[in-house]
Amino acid sequence: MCYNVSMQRVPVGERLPTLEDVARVAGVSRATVSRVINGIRNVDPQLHEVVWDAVGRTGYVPNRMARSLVTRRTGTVALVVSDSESHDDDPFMSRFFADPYFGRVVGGLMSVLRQAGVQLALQIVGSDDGRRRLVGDLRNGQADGVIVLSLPAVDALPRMLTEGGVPAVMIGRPAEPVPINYVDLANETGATIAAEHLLGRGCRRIGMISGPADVPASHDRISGFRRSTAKHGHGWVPIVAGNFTQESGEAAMRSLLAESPDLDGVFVANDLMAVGALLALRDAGRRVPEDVAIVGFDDSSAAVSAAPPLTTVRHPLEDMAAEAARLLLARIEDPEMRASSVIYEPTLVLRKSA
Amino acid sequence: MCYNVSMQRVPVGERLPTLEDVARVAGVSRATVSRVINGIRNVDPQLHEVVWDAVGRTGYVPNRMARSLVTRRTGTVALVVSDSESHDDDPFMSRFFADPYFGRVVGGLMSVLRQAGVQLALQIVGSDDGRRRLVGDLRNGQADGVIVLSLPAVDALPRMLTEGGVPAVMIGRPAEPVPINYVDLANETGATIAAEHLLGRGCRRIGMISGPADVPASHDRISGFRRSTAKHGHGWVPIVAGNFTQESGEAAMRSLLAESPDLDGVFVANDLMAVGALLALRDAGRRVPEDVAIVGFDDSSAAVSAAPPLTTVRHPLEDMAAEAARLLLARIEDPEMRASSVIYEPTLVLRKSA
DNA sequence: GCACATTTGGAGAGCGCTCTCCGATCGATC
DNA sequence: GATCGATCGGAGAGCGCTCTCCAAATGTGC
Repeated sequence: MCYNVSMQRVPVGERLPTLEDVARVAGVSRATVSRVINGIRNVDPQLHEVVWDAVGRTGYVPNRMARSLVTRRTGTVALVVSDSESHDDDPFMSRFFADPYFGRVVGGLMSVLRQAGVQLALQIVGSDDGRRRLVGDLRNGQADGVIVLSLPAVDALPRMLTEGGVPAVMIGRPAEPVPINYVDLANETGATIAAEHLLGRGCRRIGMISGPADVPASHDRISGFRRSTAKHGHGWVPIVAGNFTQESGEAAMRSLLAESPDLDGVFVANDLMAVGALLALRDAGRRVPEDVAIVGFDDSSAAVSAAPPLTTVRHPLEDMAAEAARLLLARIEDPEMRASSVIYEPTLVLRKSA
Repeated sequence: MCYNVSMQRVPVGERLPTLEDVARVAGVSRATVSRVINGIRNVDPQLHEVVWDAVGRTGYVPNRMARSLVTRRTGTVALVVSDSESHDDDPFMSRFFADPYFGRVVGGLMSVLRQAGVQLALQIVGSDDGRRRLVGDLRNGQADGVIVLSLPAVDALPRMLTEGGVPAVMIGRPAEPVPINYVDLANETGATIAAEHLLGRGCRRIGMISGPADVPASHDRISGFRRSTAKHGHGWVPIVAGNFTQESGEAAMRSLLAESPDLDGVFVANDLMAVGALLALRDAGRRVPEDVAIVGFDDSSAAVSAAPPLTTVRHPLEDMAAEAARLLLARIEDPEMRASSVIYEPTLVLRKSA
């Protein structure tokens, strides 16, 4: 094997070149090099060149840590996954990461952060002690701001963050009103769209597979569905709760079927559960959409690959995450910015299942 | 709304308490507080208590930045996604993040890092300039080490990292031999298992949908498949390449079908493409597995929810990522550690598609 | 009681950077 | 040519922490 020395540095022992070294090579002071590198004030163009040349020759790279220490800026944003009780090897967390939800959020976030030259640091907090430590670190400038994915129904983190003065944006509204920035989807509207589509195509006996009733998004989808079915004269509709996993959707579909065998339409609160429901329906010998129509929620990749492909409520998660990142960046830039929220409108994506 | 002051600090203006402040409150020197907090040397138990008390009263949280500056340790590991030519709003990246692959890796990584109190920072590099900057930052102690997900077939990053002396572990072997730690799957074996299963269940005309031939994992799966079919007397087998997305799998299946209409078994190099293949097969009126048997690769969530559920080669990605994290942590602890690699053996998961 | 080894706490020098002064330099103006 | 204002570069003080000295305090053996 052949190793060509691709990096021809001017190594000073194991020490990396510092501003001081560059200054010496360029024959100027540390301050001048700093000014050139940060593009501050007009430095004599000639010196400017000399300095950059010295930077190139020494292979200098600014030390972020040292810089952050004085500027109080890290160029890092934390993505916090706040969970109520997740312990070290909790399988829940790994399930969460494998869920397309997480990846879509990261993708949306990165599309904006990358351009801004900001890096994303992943943090999980599972206990109140962890939350406290996190807020402490954050106030200390561990990151310039945070994007919060709050899983528990009621979570002290959003409040702790605002009280600590940490720039933060939530994806999904907080369960209790807290003056915090957030980006959310009009979940009620989404559920309404789904219900009306089901009713519109002639379903007479409809039900719903919901998520856990205490998380805000889930709650809103339930109430939106209830309200709109009631409006159309369906006094009572069967609702069974799952926990957003495929297996739970399958189980929920079974109990729904047992409860109301004459079911002809189901709104499922996310695509993953809808895929599970499809499986249960096939087992029960019902055709989709002929016997039972299914409307999912999210428009995740699972919706396209399902058999039949799912008609679903589109949740523009990437766009929302990108907006959250923009909001956070703006807030970091302007500490006076007032808490604001952006609500996205869902749309129905028609495929085969309803 | 009611805001109860949940954090009763002793605020010194906007300044957060520093070691100095704690020292003053405790009536000792800065050094002593530092020693107590870091548990170094035996400090008089009585002072010990006084110091912790002062820490509590002031609400002191150590400033990581300042600490890192002197210790050269950050408590951060970077997850680098090295891409050849990804630009700012490249849709490819968002597709990559939404792929279960990414989430599984993150989940596996976090399961180990979390316990170690290490945070994960996400980095994307798309250009050689970006790579250079990254290595520079890394050498400067921006992170203690890196986990590399190298997408391009031939990538200078692994070598740059080893030459720069940055602790690094790759997930998936490097395309060219570089003395770097890595964790990989025995891809050839996986392909062999798939081929033999197909042959074993009586398939006579088998083909393959592969990934891009220049990425190592993909290459190995192709050669494993070729070798084992040849061994069983199939001199030539049709292989069409996709790019690991569902759509590409669908397209590949169509051309495979056009090329060899009498096909009765296909090995698909990942589950996502296999789901696409299933769609194409259904369109073509072929039953799976009766007319055409399908074996996927990965055992991702897509395999379970596919119709029919995929028989697939299990890729224990979470375990591999966790192992990579452990390896990295060990390497960070012991800089003398020699580059080593861990190869996982794939297994076949039997479901309905073959 | 004294010489000695052994703890234990404090002073202070940095880690690598930014940024505020301030003095030096320069060109323009009368 | 002297004076003023503007501009530009350097010195040096920190940012908050760790860690190496050292001095003081304590304990040990004869």
